[in-house]
Amino acid sequence: MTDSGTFKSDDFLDHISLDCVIFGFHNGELKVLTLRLKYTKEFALPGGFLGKEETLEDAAKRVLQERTGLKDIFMKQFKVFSDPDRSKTNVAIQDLINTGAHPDLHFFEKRFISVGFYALVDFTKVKPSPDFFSDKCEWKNVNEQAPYILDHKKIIEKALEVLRRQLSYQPIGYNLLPEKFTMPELQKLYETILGRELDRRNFQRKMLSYKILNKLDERKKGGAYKSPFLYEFNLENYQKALNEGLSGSF
Amino acid sequence: MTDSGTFKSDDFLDHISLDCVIFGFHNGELKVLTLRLKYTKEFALPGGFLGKEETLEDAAKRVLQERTGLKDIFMKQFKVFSDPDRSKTNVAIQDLINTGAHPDLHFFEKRFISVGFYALVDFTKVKPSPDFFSDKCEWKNVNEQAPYILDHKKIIEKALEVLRRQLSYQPIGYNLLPEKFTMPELQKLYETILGRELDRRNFQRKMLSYKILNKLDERKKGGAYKSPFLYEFNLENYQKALNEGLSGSF
DNA sequence: GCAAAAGTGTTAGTCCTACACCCATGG
DNA sequence: CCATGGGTGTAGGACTAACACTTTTGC
Repeated sequence: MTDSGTFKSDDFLDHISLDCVIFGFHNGELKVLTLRLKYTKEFALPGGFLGKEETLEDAAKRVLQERTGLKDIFMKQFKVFSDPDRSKTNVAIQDLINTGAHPDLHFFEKRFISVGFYALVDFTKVKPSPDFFSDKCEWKNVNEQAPYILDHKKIIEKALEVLRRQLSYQPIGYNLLPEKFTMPELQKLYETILGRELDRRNFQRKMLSYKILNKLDERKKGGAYKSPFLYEFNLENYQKALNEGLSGSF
Repeated sequence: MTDSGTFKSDDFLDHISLDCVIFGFHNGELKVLTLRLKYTKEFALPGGFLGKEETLEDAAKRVLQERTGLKDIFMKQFKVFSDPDRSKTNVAIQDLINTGAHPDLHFFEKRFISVGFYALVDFTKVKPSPDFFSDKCEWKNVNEQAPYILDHKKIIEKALEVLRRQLSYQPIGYNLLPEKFTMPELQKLYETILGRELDRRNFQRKMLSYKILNKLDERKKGGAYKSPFLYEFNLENYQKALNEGLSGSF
């Protein structure tokens, strides 16, 4: 599947696809990038097929770049979805196929296993662009009950579950926040992912203890009340923390 | 691939395989079940292909049962290995294929992605049996530097890494130990997986605090010196701990 | 000056670590 | 009766959770 609108199945491996749960953070909400299919107006995760000469990671990178315009995105494989009936659950697409009007859709009938990736991106930098099958590419709140195709809703839920677990022993935020951010913003991100509130003071202490933040001599202007300091990630230590893991837990 | 010695590729999906890292515990050593290939005498992980109408989990269950004779094994997907060159790294097999003497081997030339599973089994209950391509099925110490095909050595290392991490927030042991076991045995298991020694007294306290053990009114006989108590897992709480996770960390 | 948000501090409790001591068994 | 290994207890330190106080800013 390419952006040019053709689908040359010779370039890809049959039966193997991947789906990306692309998380972004905006207005205190955790968002997921979705596509709306032209034909059924249902929603789907950005995905694609594995090229004959690429790794899954390369394929995911490709999909990610095509939908968001970004390179060098943090992403991670988290589960393979291989239920043989996963492609058969969708009545709307099946009906469409049966009309015979859309030959492009025929490969949806095949059985696919799909490798789930999740990715973390800076919401403000993403330029969402739809693929060949969709007419819209848009952010949705992660909890929104939209009509998703196949098992995509389940894939999102699983990704969120893994992301939450990840939070306990890996730093998160570098890819989800702008370069400069305030401590309350970072906290809000954590609270949103975890789905519960955290103590402001303990959060700050713990975060600082990780040594992955640089405090800037700058405060966030324009906001009301006392202006918070700005921080940036200390990339060297951040990277080290990614590899070695963090001690604390949320 | 079946035990009867035929390989009907129509029954399986192309390009998708799975490999199982089957861990067992014996004589204070962490072992991995391996196969020795008939042709090259190299070692391989038990694996197979995904059937057209089964989930990866079912396929792994099938492989596991065929090699060990056991059902209901604890297992988990941990990573997909998708390097396009992963099937090309093996010179020995390539040489054999080039001779043309073993047509069975031809599908090794294809590109496969392989889903890695790890499984935990009771060493004493396993009856290792080789598959069609191998002449021997045997346990090897997880650290033994044997000539493994393809990236199988890397798959084992990755599985061990994941297992270690798992140890911090999931109970382990039910599938690796006999029904009744002593605290020192359980500790030895943990030490072996983690690759370092633990304090005997703290270990006992922590384990008991998880409430996943039933202390039996019975002591291990025959051993020297003071005879230790026997324990069994409290399956109800064990299951709960599997789902909800443990607090402590090693 | 008051309300709201942010920065800094304190304290109690819990958990982890590192030991010390006693008990049972085989030789 | 001593060496070895197993069972139980305890003190110190680190980390966490809960909460108080002060500072800054907009109205």
